[in-house]
Amino acid sequence: MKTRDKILLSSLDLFNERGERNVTTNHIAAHLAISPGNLYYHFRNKSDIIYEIFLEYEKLVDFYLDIPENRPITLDDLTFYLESVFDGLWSYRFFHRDLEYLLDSDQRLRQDYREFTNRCLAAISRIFEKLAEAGIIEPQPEELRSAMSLNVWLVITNWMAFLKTAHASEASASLTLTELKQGIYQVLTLEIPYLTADYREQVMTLREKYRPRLPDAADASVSGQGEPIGNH
Amino acid sequence: MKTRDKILLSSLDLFNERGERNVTTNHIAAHLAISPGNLYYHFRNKSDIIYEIFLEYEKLVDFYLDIPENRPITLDDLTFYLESVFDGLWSYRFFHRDLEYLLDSDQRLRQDYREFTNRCLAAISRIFEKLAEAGIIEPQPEELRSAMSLNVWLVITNWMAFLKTAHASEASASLTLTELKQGIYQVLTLEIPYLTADYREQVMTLREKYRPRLPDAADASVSGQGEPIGNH
DNA sequence: CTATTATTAGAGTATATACTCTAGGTAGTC
DNA sequence: GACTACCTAGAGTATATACTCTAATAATAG
Repeated sequence: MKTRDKILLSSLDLFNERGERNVTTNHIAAHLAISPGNLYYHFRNKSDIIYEIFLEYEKLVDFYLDIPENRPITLDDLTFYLESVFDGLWSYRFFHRDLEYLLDSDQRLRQDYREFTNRCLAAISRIFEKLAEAGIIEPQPEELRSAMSLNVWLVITNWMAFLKTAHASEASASLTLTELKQGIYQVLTLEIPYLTADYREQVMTLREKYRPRLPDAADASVSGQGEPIGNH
Repeated sequence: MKTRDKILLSSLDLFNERGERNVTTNHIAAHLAISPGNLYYHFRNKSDIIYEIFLEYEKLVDFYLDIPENRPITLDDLTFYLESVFDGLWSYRFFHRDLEYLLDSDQRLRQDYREFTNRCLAAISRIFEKLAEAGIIEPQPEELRSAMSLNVWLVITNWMAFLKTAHASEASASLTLTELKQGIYQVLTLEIPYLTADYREQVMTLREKYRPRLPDAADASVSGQGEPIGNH
């Protein structure tokens, strides 16, 4: 693998594990056993590394949120969207953690992220629309749909932070896949009241799969449920 | 005013304006025209300053979210809760911005914040319960109520970040009170499907007051709506 | 007035951080 | 073998940051 790609990979790993703020360019170089000079040969600065990682993230999510226009949507599609989005969130989790700082330090990133957000919101809204077309949820006026989409976005992008901050011990190490996917439970909670009678049962069953095992999701004093996926 | 209090006030101001990460103890001292030594006479370290500011924040929100148990709840109460919470969010907005880092650097804070979150979630849930008792929303099973409360919390705590990141230009300067309070619109959106026929009209009217003037809340390319409250 | 305590100034320090510079290697091409 | 373009090492630097230390000054108590 090319040094340039190794730098991107290592950076992502370290950022995710320790947070971008706690990872210096020297750390990255040391972790790869290359010199700082080498790193700076491939990237002008730290921002450029982050920006390229964002482009990957963007590409991934855009790929997953490509809504087919030539056929109706199914519950399986919905499951796929949700699973994919949360997987993406996990793989690039450092990003949302320090989002505001990152956008303040890089105007390119700010602009791109803004457009990215708008595309995601549009995709979520489109999914709602197609779910209604498929008779899974009741159709809603455009205005309500976009407010709902925004709420879905807020829940999704804040879920990881909630988990990490609700934990008693330090964050990343004790996070489990089970917990992560409980975000899907929260998103489906938003849709409950809009489900059609025909599909209510099915969606509730799907939702049940992601239900937190603990009575209170915020109470993480008992940990160790599910497979830990902190460090690899 | 005592130097100690001045330090807390200035720190909060600077943190809110520039982000905790961009504010050093030397900045704080310089801003107050006192020496670093003086600052460190009053606080052992930066974490201690942040911790004390958090205690204020906590106290404020706990005060506002004190749900009266001896009388039914009204729509005015709901409005008050929402307005207060968003005001608090604004006054201490630096906190949620760097939350994960702050909790990683201070175990006391992590523990306290965790309990704070749980109290807030309980309060939100209690509000739902009392809204149902007052006949404003339909009663919901305990489990759905707590999932809904969590969603409300996620929407509230992520709203500010969304606004700042959805903005094309730099964050704080162009944020407006109008925009901030649109978070209430989003929260009320969550409650729409549960409203009783008796109160639907009233709540929808309330919600309408906080409606974004722009068609898409994420599109902030046209700015300058409402009164700017960035710098004072 | 004196002794003690609380407060403040301000120079200073150890460490970290993002990044630079120079010199040298390596790989491919003619 | 020589030329060139690419890649790498590693010492080094300017700046920042959290925090310390000493000495001096105010405030207070007896």
